[in-house]
Amino acid sequence: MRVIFLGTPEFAVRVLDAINNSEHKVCAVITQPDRINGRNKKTITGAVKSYAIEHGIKVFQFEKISIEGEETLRSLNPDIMVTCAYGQILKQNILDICPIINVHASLLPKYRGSSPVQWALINGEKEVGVTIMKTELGIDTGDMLLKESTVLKGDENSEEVLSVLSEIGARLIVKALDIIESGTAKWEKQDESKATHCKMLSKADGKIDFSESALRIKNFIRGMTPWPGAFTKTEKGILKILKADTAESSGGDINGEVVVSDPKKGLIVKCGEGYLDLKIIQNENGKAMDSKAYLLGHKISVGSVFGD
RNA sequence: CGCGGGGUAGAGCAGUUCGGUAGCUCAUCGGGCUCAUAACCCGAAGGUCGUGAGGUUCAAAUCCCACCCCCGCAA
Repeated sequence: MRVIFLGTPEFAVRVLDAINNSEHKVCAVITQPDRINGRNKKTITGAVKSYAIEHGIKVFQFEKISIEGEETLRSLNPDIMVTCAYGQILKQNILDICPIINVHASLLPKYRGSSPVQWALINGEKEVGVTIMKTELGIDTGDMLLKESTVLKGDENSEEVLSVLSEIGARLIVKALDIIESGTAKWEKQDESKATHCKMLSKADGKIDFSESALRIKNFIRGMTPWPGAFTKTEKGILKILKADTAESSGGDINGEVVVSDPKKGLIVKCGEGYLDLKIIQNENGKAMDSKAYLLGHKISVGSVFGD
């Protein structure tokens, strides 16, 4: 089938690659417009765009696809379109062009919306997965065709999980295209009563609440890493936490109080329930590093309190 | 021209205000001590201080200029 692929970030690349290496033909890629990094004015090219250029696939970028894209898409004469973390919502005029399916990184109907993996980790889910379903006006509400899950070890962050899920997505999308082409697709309605929708995350959501249990905070950090990032505040400013684990310890009266701070033992903080060993941290101007290395050159006194 | 921090030994940092032989902690190597240790003691090695046959100077990690790279905020 002639496929138009709509996607933008790294997660979508493996999926695109799988289609490109299958019997199906990717006749064009649609991706978000290039963004300019405010810090150094350099243009950031999305991962999907880079792939497409490298493999000689036509690329189109629209500010608003539903307004600017319809004619172009029709002229490409696609049999089907595949959306995968594209970043824009399709309006009816686009949906009318041809059948469209979506690759979504959750086990629908749970975790509809824009950051399903982050939320699944934050909530401590033991199992995550990928669903292939129809793209329609509602966000991630379409009838489902294929679904596959995977079990987590319990310490992966969202980047690592996304990587695993993109491989599953890559497998499923080719299978889905084959099924649809053969005309044997069986679509399953989503159970609305079990549906959950996750809200879009922003940097401000990354603030750690040390009154929560150590396990919850650990999961929170897993979900928020690497984006939008989890952080707390110290006397010296913001401290990002990229990895942490629950730990055995004692002492401390206040949630967020540092009970261990030593280049050999690490950095341990009291939580609402239990203790959290901060493994990888990063201060405002520095690189992410092991907390033990951090403590070789920075002082954090036992008894100081994180949080603000 | 959105705001700001940084590049010094393998790692993490100090030293730059006010130029004058480069320092701390850890790691490494050698030796010692201990029933034992995330333990301790003694010693050693390791750096063209991001780049520029740049500028100023008797003298530059430090002051001036240009460029490269990394990072936080804001978008």
